[in-house]
Amino acid sequence: MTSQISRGQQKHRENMEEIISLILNGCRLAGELESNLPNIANQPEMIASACDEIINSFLSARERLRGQTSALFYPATGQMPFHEQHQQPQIDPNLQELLRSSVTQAMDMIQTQILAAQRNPFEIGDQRGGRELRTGTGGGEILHQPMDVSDSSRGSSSQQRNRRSSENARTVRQPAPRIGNTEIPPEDGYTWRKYGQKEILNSRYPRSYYRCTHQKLYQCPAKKRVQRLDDDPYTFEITYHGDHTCHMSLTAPSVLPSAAEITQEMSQSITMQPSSTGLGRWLSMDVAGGSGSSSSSMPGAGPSSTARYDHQREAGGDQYLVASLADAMFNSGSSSSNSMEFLFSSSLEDQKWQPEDKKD
DNA sequence: ATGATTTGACCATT
DNA sequence: AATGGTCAAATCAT
Repeated sequence: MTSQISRGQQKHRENMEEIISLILNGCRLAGELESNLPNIANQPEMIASACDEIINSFLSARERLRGQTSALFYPATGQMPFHEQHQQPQIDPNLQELLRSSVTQAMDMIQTQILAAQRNPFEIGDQRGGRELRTGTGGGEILHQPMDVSDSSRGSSSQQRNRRSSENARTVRQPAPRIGNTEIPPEDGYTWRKYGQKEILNSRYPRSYYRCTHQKLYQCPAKKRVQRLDDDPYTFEITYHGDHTCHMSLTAPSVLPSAAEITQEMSQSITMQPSSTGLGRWLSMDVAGGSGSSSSSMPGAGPSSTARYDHQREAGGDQYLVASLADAMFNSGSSSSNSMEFLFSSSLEDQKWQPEDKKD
């Protein structure tokens, strides 16, 4: 069959997709707030922010369902039941929403990772290309089975290099974006190009293979594998291989801090500002005073056409982080295209992941 | 037209 | 032989 969908349908579909995302987002936020309450009990501002997020998510969904797509954030009717009225007149409402989403996501990352770090070290540094074996319902534990790959001197076919080379392999987990396309792994600041997808034994979801977009131009060897967890499809397990060399020529650090590091720093900066609403602060700092950190505006030189991180860390850790996150999240948001399949098929949990019914 | 994604085939490793 | 990782042609998106 020709799977051609008319533009109108696609528009509508995308709109519904966003609405559903908003609703799911709200549900999830509520659940997370519940489970994270003990951790942030001493941070009323944070709790308030979380509440706002939940409310706003549902409000946005409702407004959109009623066709008021223009009222993205606070409805013009003034039905804003919470006290949060720090108006920031210079910020576009649309931008506000985007930023809110980013905050939400950031919070999610922080909280999820803080929680995870309490039980397990979050970042699993497996030096060899470890193979993860998961036991269906092990409670989300990964069993890394380091295997001896030291030989790597075998066929040496001209086509395929030894893929189990002992490059650095870092595995992290990240929550799926709840805004936009939840199929797409969260942005990590680099641009990736997908080069493969594979069904994995004993996994419900396929594994996706990405390489750095600049591999061709700059011989950047960085790769990543992305796998949705069986027992928590909202969490990605991402394994990075190789370091980026694509932006060596820039002022940017050659290697970004890992997601876990970023989150760690962020959580620190938040806990260190008990009263001054951590989340809101970084945003207003970054947006209102956006002159300082130019996150993605740069002359098109070298890999910069798509490379994004030219921040100078020394300028101010917080700004760096904010810019990174905002940038990353803007990106993931904009690249959403078709997540309906996931959203809908999540109810058909028994089946394996199928992007869409396959043409016969 | 160009670049990204999809997907079946190929290959290395176990 | 089974499995996972990569290639590359076809397809899609911009």
